Amino acid sequence: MSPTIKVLLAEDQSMVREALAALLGLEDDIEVVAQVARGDEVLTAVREHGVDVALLDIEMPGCTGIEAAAQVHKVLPAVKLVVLTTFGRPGYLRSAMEAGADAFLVKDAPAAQLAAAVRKVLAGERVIDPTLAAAALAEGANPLTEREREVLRAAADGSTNAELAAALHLSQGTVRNYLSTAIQKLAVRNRAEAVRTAREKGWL
Amino acid sequence: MSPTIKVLLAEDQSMVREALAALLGLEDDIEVVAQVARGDEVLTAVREHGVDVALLDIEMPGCTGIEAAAQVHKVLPAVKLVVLTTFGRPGYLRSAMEAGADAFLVKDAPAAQLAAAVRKVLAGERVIDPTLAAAALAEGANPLTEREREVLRAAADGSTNAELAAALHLSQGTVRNYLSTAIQKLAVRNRAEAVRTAREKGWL
DNA sequence: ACTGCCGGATGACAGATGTCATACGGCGAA
DNA sequence: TTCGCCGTATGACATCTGTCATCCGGCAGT
Repeated sequence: MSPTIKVLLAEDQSMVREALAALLGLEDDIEVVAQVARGDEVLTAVREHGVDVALLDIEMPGCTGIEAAAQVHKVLPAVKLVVLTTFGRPGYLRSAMEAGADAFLVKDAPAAQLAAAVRKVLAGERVIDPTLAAAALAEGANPLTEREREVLRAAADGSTNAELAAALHLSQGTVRNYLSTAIQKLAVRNRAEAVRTAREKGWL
Repeated sequence: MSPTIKVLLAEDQSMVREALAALLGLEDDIEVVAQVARGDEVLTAVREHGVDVALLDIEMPGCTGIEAAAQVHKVLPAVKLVVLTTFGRPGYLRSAMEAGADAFLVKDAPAAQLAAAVRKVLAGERVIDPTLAAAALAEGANPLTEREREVLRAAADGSTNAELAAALHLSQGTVRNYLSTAIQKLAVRNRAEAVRTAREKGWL
């Protein structure tokens, strides 16, 4: 029989992470050789443990699972990458794919798909929910410019224009211009809705 | 040896739910006899399976884990209730306790605490993170009135005053008044921040 | 009976926000 | 090279939001 598949688990909530480890531990051909709770610890852990497949949550402190995926893909392209997330946002799927991910799973999929995905990516397959893929393709690319995203991100907590201007070293008028164009591109009526829909689409 | 502890798991994300089941399945004295993905299925499942301990996530469709806890506590007070949540919001802890919960765990606690909590509540103990308990007591009770909460909740998605007024059958001025008092009670500067901090404290 | 609080409302006002026209320098594509 | 887009900025304008004073009816405590 072939040697076991070495898996790294990156997920910030320990209880979930260890539970997933228990789940994968039930599989004979899979071994969880490393667990990390932060995105910025992924690369070194992958290196140290000779990982075959990295399972990456998106929302993590340090850096996102998508950024971690990009780092790993760049220096160790042979390592297979499975992105695992709570939110099936089309924009997330798109960025995950651009970062070199081999699979994209949402956490409300059946647990059996996790081990299945690990085996499939190792066999060279890609695993993507067809519905989500369709949604990602249907909605097109992120229409926001980098600067617009930054301003929107900064505005998300309810900061005022003056605070945004100070924080981003811009004039207050410029901040309003960016928010205005973002609002128009997203076809919404104010900054709060803009933040909301940008988040929802994974564009933020 | 005593019979195994019968546990119900309520959590909407299947992957997490099944992973937690796998984790608890490793314990000899614990048996997961039921799994549900919605809050409003908890009560009947508890009844049907003669559950000893119910593990309830807060964020669920149907109704929240806290509401489900209240229902179970009312009709089957002998069933022990463990509330499990992603967010350690003091207000959540408070409402969970008021709903009759015996334990309150956050998902970024170590996985070992889950089984430990199950055993402890069955032994009549209560399990609460001391830091969180302190925070819950320190910040006092929710200062918002029911109506203020409603308006704030409705305003969370970026709706304008006119829309809020229409949705809640209020005059536009009244909506503004409620938002204004909420903003003052929360000591913030606009509705977006008010929504944010109310959420954070679990007051929404 | 009186006081206070809640839900609900109005009007006036100041300040924040969103829109629009316009401008300039840089940079990449045609 | 010219066109278009991005980043940045200004000023003017209309509308939205937040505050405040004030009012009413109802209901719970004292």
